[in-house]
Amino acid sequence: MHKKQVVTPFESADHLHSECLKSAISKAEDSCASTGVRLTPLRRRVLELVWKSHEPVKAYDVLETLQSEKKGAAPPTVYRALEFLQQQGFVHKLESLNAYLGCGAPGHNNTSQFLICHKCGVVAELDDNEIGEVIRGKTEKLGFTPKQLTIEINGLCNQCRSN
Amino acid sequence: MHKKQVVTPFESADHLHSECLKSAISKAEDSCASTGVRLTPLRRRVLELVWKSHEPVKAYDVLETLQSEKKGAAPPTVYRALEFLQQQGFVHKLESLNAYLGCGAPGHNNTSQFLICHKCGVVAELDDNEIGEVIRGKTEKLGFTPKQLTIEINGLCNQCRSN
DNA sequence: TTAATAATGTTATATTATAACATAACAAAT
DNA sequence: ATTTGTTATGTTATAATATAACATTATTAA
Repeated sequence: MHKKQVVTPFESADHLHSECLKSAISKAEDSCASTGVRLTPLRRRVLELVWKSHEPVKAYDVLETLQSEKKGAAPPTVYRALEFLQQQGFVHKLESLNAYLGCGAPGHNNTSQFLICHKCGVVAELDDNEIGEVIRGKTEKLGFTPKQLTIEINGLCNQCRSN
Repeated sequence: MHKKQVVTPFESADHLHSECLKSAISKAEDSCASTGVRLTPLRRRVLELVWKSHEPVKAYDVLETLQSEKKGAAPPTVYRALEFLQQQGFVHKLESLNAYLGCGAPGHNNTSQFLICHKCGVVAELDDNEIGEVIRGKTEKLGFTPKQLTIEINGLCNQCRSN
């Protein structure tokens, strides 16, 4: 039996990020086309900036880039686009970091979990159904109707633990 | 079989909050005495203010009260006290609300879950071991070592759903 | 083409949080 | 009881995050 995959699958040597980015944009385009909402140039650009890496991105970093590209961008410019992208499920907000992350599996991620390494800052997205189901089941038994789960797990990734 | 308890057990008619508050302070005192850290008057006062109700409390609301009681309080006054209280496990921070809540079970809550009703604002703290264990197990299998879980479930409480 | 709607621009400000350094209170050891 | 190191608090300033409110422009659909 070989060792389990590291928590940061995207950092593998053969990860071609340009493809990864393209795929994310393409999925967003398809999704918008099919639901009839508009992925405007601005929204698309913000999505690209969030997907610039697999690291969480700050709203004001996105803003800074936008401003450098074309004058007139202001906080609402970014926050509105991010809100839209969240609603569409294209990006997640990490509440414990006040930062945003491209969604790795748009379409089927009602309940994502995020593993955040507090040493190197890497974040992995999990989409474990069991975790979601346990929470759903337990809370519904209490008469609560869950809508939006925020599950963020701070700790040490495999790499950092070994070093 | 009778109906399961509502998500807001503390709002029952016979809830005498003064006792509740006293108990929280008392537990904090005991804990500090046994671990040798100092529950100073300021820290105790901030703890009281967080425990003023079972609702999440904002840092700047605490600050406002402190300022009304005695001049000289500033943001660091509050944030330092809150940080201390969190470290001791006396209060929780709700990341998705940027607000603080008294911990209902100091001592045995490595993994609390919070049910947040987005209609009435009520928050219930759960300490479900299974939820914590599932998350712990799954993430450890991935080579991740969890330290701090943030589990916040936004939705509708029993009351609000029925109304 | 017009009217309605949606998106963006723009200015201002609200909210949340920390940095940095000074002073005071306390604890432990002489 | 005094010094010394440590912890806590005071103080000023500012950083970082986010929204309100209203004006303008672009898009859609009648």
